[in-house]
Amino acid sequence: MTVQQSGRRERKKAATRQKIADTALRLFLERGYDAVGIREVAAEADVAVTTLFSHFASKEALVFEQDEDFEHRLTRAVTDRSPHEPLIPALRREVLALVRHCTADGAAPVWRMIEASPALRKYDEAVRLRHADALARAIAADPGLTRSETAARTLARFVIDAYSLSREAPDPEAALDEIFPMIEAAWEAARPPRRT
Amino acid sequence: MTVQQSGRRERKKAATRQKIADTALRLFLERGYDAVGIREVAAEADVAVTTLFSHFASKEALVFEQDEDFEHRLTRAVTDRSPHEPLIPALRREVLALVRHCTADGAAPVWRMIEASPALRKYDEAVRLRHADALARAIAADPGLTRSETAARTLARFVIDAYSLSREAPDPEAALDEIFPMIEAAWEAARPPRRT
DNA sequence: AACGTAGCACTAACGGATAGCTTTTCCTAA
DNA sequence: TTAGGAAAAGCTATCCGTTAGTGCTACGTT
Repeated sequence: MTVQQSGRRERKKAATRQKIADTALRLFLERGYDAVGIREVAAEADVAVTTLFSHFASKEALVFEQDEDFEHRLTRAVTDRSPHEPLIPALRREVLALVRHCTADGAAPVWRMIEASPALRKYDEAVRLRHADALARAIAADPGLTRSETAARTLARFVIDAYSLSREAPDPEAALDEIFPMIEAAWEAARPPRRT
Repeated sequence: MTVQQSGRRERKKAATRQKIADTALRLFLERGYDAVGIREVAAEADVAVTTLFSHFASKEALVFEQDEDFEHRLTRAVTDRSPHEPLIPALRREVLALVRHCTADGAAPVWRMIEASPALRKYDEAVRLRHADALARAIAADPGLTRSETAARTLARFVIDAYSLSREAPDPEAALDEIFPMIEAAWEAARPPRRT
């Protein structure tokens, strides 16, 4: 059994991973995602191609490196909210925070790059669908809610749509102000039919 | 200027395309999508690989060949409805028809294959997003509707979600019965704020 | 000090997709 | 009828993302 690693190996591994991610992002922003090949990234980061793929599952994953906690934050907005806080406002707060995070000045060039590449957009969509599934499970598991499982899945999709649509909108926060009342109404309309 | 083609060329081209599509679908269903390579499809259809790719933009497109009018049907449900018919029921009717079409006995093995392959699922997602965009444009262009453009885009996403969610549900039609009242409520909540 | 293994490198290949160029097939106009 | 033009299909060679197989090296453990 592997017990405790006292550090040097882990640090070296993390450093390699970081160097790859940094190099990749730099090259992608400099010359465009599609114009830079994997072999080039690996060479510039001074690692073998196989090493690169042992740290990142795909070329796209190099770009989406940081947004790992995204899913966790959304589900926690459901599960960790205070006992009688209504669901929708809690979700709205979290989506707003995520949108702000994506549209912040630092992240803007990255998102422009993502929207410019079909491959990256596709990847982003797939990620969002995974998030919608996780969110649906969190909502369905909430004991205080009496909606059906279909309603839970639907709400989750709608919330992810809100995130995606507002990120693309010219005024993201205004878009959220418009979409979330629609979601609220939809959730109200899914009143307790029968138990799941 | 090319004038009128009297037919032989067009027919031969269509025949080639059809032969490729048929061969591909047959091989994919027989042995699995991932187990059959492009070179093999081309060989079995007795065409060159480059010819195959001049008819279909990608391997995935071989599978989604027939669902081209999908988008057209959805937008027509909006634009061609009778003058004062409300929007949501018209969309619901069309989505129901599409879901029935996908879950019909003939199409079932194809959809099982699609859900079994990550590449095909991803492609399907991308196709749905395109459809949502087209639907959003059709809704926004309707002169009788006074909602904002954000509301139109949101409705379009929700409708596509309804299609997608109900296709995956154990009882697709029951799922639609549950989701569309939610959509109706959301659309009602997007009351005329200001003109677009 | 010796062993086990995690991390990384190297080569070689696979499968999807494309660029460049030639050949075939069909349409049309002289 | 035939010559010219162009669309369709073919061939070759290659790029690109990704993976398998195989070692070697450096680290952590005993």
